[in-house]
Parts: sequence; structure tokens; C-alpha cells
Amino acid sequence: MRPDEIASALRRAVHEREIPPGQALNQDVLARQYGVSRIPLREALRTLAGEGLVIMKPGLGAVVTELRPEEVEELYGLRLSLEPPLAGDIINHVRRRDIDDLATLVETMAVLPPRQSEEWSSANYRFHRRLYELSDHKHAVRLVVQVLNLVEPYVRMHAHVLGSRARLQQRRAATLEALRSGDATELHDVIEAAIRNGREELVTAMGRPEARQQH
Amino acid sequence: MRPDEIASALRRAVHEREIPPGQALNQDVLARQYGVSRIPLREALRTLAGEGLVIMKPGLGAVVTELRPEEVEELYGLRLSLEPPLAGDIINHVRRRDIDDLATLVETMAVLPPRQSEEWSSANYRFHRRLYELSDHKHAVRLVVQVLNLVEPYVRMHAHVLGSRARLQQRRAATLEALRSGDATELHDVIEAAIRNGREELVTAMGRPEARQQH
DNA sequence: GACGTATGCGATGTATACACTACGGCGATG
DNA sequence: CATCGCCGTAGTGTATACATCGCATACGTC
Repeated sequence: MRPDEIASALRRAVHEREIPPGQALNQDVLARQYGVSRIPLREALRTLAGEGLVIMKPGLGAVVTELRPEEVEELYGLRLSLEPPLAGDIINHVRRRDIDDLATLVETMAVLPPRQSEEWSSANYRFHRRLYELSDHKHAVRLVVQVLNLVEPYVRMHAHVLGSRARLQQRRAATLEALRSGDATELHDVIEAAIRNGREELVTAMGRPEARQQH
Repeated sequence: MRPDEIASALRRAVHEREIPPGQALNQDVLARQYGVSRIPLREALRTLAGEGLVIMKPGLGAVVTELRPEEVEELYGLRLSLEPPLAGDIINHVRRRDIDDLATLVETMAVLPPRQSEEWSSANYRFHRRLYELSDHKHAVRLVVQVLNLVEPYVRMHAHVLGSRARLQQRRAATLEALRSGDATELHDVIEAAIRNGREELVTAMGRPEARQQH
């Protein structure tokens, strides 16, 4: 396994809270886990550090970035600044084929049994990622993905609280609808509304003492 | 030298076009240059890769990220999305002491002879960075700094074309004025105007065939 | 008993050595 | 003469080994 692949595997593990925020990362353990020495593993950690997903303290190793509620709110503010403006260029570049791909992804999500929330969340993440990649603005996408990666563990932690899956599913459908209609303003508004709702629900969920993680 | 310090040193070298965009980075040479082995150097490169400042291709090593004019425009669009909204929180957190620090920085820039454009650009970069750090939004700052780092080599390449230094100096003074007045809207507008002007000038400068870099 | 100090272990940080890969040049071959 | 294939070299990728550091435990001292 190469450093880039290890980094991807670690991102996934962080997303799924297999490695929760605040967790210290033991290089020896992870290296054995991925069947490599510590050298490529450390390089993967440096990559994630550059993206802000882990923090490396000299002599102490790496820790998964932990977010306080205010930071989650800040990150949602960044999403509001970054994502809706992409609507115009998404509409400009989207092809029939792309819409179909996204639609099948939403279909897949719709038929997933409630048990497999991890699969659903993963598909939901990929949906957003692919949607934004359609804008063909790679730098914007890189920043957006960085932000999405940071909040993803918290989104999943509260996935069961964040509105019914049906409601989210409906939002994705509205996105597809906007894509099909070719109306940039509508897409802009749908994206913005989705983020606002997500922020609202997530921040209140994190505010509840019983839902807060221990430390 | 530690990997983080090496990364900082490399960022500076990239900013100053000592290592220009597109340049392949020889690990042996750089390691010797910084007096370390290739291990910590590679880790520094991975950090920069996570920030988007270099691109690592497996088996081929690292190359300083090269931007086409459209990409520079895209990055300025991101600056417009990210920086002006910080005005409110900058005003909320700024202290007398901070304004004085920024003012002395601007003073320093004002008295620099035209010869030392590298020092001037460096101070200009630090001015923006410190200004945004006042917002106390570390995630926003991280993204903004990433964007600034990417465009910095191009800003400096065309530094002599980008309006007279006097005009830029005046913009910095306007920023200070807005800070002192405590008017968030004014600061917002000053920041936005500065970015718009910068984009305009830089993009047209890059559009000129004779100013384009070779490859 | 409390505090400062020594000591051991677990873990990180990095230099060295070696395997492998990409690439350019050379010669053989048609 | 063009093309293909074969080294040779430069440079990347990583496992191993060792130095070092931080922290916890135990000890000694006051």
C-alpha cells in the first residue's frame, strides 16, 4: 500500500469514527495494520496534517482533529461561502450521463435498509463530492472536500438525529431536479438550504449534553 | 531541521520563486541543502502536497504546483468568497495592540527602497495573514492561507506590474483606517475591493504573452 | 506524606542501506 | 534509416536499525 492509499484508508476510518476525533494514532499499530513500515505511514499522516484532518505534535505523534461545536459552526459557514457559488458552473458542465450517475447513487441510497447507515452516509458523502466536481473548479473542490472531511465524523455521529433519512433523501432528489431543470439559481438555493438545515440540526444535536462526546 | 520547519522553508522558497512553479524537486539535493536525510524532507513534501502547493506523482517525485491563468482566476474567486466575510469577526476581536502591530508593518513596507521588492512582498503577505488571524477563525484562516500560498509566486512574478506600490500601500492604509473606525462594513468593502483589483491586474498581467512563463 | 529526582519503557524521529522504477542512450536488427 | 529492445544511470520508495524523547512509575530525600 502506498502513502496516498494509506491516507485514503485513514480518511475513511476517520469518517466512520473507527478512529474517532481526539484519538492518538500509534504509528507502529497502523503500519502493521496496513502491512507497511512506518515510513510510508508517516507520510500519509503528514498528508492528512496538511489537510487539517490530523494534528502532528513533534515528539507526540498524530491526533485526529477534534472539533468544538463553534468550530463545526465555523466550518458550516465556510461551506455556505464555498458551495452554493459552484451552482452556476455545475449547471454549465453537467451532462446527461453525470445526472444519471448521481441519480443511481441516490437510488442506491434509497433502497439501503436502515441498518446500513454507514453505507448510506458514505454514499451521501460521495454524492456531494461528485456533484461539486462537476463544477470543474479543482481548487474550490479541494477546499470543499477538506471541509467536508473535517465535519464528516460529526455528521455521522449524529446521523440518527439529523432529520429523518427520508427528508435528506428528498433534498438529494431536489438537487437532481435542479440539475435536470438546468436552473442555476434553483440549484444554488437547494444547496444553500441543505447546508443551512444541516448546520442547524448538527449544531443543536452537538449542543445537547447527552450527545456530547467524552473527553 | 524538522519537517515542519522544512515545509516552511520550502513555502518561502516557492513564494520567492527561488523554486518556480513547475519545478521538479530533487529530494537528494533539497535534503543536503537543509542538512537532513530524505525522510524528513519527504514528510515536508507530503505536507505541502496536502496543502496543494506541490503535486507528488508516484515514482516521479514532487513538482511545484503550476497554475494556468484560469486557475489563478478561480483562486481569486475563492478569496472573494472567503476573505470579506471575515471582516465582522476581525472588527469584533481586534485590539489596539493588533492595529499598532499592523501599522508598524505597513510603516516598514513604506520605507523599503524599491530594490527590495522581495522584502516588501513578504511583509505584504504577512500583513494579510495577520489581519485574517484576528478573526479567530482558524479553519477559515487555514483555507485562506492555502489559497494565498498558491497564488503568491504569481503575485510576485508580476509585482512590478501590479499597480504602483504606492497604490497598494494606500490600500493597506485604508484597511488600517477601517480597523480603527471599527466599521465592519467598511472593512468588508475595502478587503473586497483590494481582491477585485488584485485579480483584475494579475489576470491581465498573466494574459500578456510576453509575461507568460515558459514551459 | 509530599515533593523532586532517577529510571525504564513505549513511542516517535531520522539516518543508512537497498530495492525498484522511470528514462535516456546505445546498439542491434529489420 | 527507422524501430525496437537492452542496459546504465539517476532518482524515488521503503524496510531496518538506531538515537532520542516524553511520560509514568518507583525511589530517595526532606
